[in-house]
Amino acid sequence: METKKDSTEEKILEAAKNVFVAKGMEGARMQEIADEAGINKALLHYYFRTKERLFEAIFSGIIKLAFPKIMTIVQSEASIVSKIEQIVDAYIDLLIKHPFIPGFVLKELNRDPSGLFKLVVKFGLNPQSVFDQIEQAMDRGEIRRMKPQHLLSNIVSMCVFPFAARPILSFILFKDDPSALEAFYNERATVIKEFVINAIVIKK
Amino acid sequence: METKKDSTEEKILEAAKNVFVAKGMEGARMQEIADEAGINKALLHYYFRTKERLFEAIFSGIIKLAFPKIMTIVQSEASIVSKIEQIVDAYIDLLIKHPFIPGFVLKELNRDPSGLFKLVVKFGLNPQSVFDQIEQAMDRGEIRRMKPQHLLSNIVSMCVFPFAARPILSFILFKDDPSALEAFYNERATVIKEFVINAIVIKK
DNA sequence: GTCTATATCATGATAGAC
DNA sequence: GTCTATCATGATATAGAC
Repeated sequence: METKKDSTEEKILEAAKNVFVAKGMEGARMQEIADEAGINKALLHYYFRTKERLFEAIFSGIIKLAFPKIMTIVQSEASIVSKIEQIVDAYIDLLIKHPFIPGFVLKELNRDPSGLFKLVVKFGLNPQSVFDQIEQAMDRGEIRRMKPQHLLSNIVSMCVFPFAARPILSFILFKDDPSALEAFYNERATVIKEFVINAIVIKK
Repeated sequence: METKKDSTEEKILEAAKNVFVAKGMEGARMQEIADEAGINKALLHYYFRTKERLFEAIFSGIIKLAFPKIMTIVQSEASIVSKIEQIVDAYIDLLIKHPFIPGFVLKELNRDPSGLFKLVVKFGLNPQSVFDQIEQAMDRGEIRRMKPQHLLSNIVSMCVFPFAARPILSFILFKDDPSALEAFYNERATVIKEFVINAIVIKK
């Protein structure tokens, strides 16, 4: 995205990303994207035939940021606790760099989930192997017994939700103090890791 | 909402709630609301001058479902652990009855948070007293020390996020098996309470 | 209070000149 | 490839009859 190649297509994609992320698929206006890209509406339709196709190009680009990183960690040889720590670190790091992602993805997902489903299938993501790893760690007595789906939901929830609900946190928890909010996000990885480990690791 | 009073205004509110929740503020069409209420578009403008006003009536009605219940628990005399358990139970109970709320609220919040802010101010919700309660329990050695904002974020995240991300859970964790997903939601309160208590309670 | 008809406007999309 | 001009559609909003 940061390439110096300022071709018309690159300018459109950059402008479209900004507008779609800020306004969502339905709120975004082709006119606004054109203005932001410094061109006119007709050119948008020349490069991307419809608004829907332009949106899909942006949306899948954003979703693809998250998946591969997680997959690599899951498929490594580390212990389950170490994997959880790495995933939390990777997630929070990504979210601090792109804090708009959760709100955007949730919004468009509730509007039309089919785009995500196609991507999940395409990546060949297999949750069963993750469930198995968790079950085996439970069998070995390393962590407390619970349905893997609940454990995964808990971890992902704590990582993602505070970014999706940023306006609430900002106003209710931090009285619109931006530096306090930023500090909070920078502490999240450490806090979540400690919280999860206390919750699931069985003390000997 | 369930009153037998089927005046035009009631019919509009009911129809608008369905359409707004399904499509959001921007996706909702006045024509669709009119059809659903069995009237014509012009009457919508007669009862609620603009789409914005109609939306606000629906949105604040939904937000108001959540706040008072939580406030009552917070202001009670129970121990901090007991309050957490009660809040989780109350939250999950509400969300199982109205699973659409999180997605809807997050979507509209990222679009325009001013409506929520007005309501928070109106309810006189004071987070500082909650922070103080948590700090005092830490001083007494009842629970592990951490910033109250993180503890609250963790609890609310685990309650709310799985409902906001329902399409992801359904597809990735439960392969579109609706009964498994329903069972999962029914287990959430128990799982979250156990998880949080293991994470924060200091064993003697 | 309720409705029909219509004015007004914004948007996504296209045709055709250069 | 890029532009200007324009279309077709659908949405909000209002005027005014009953």
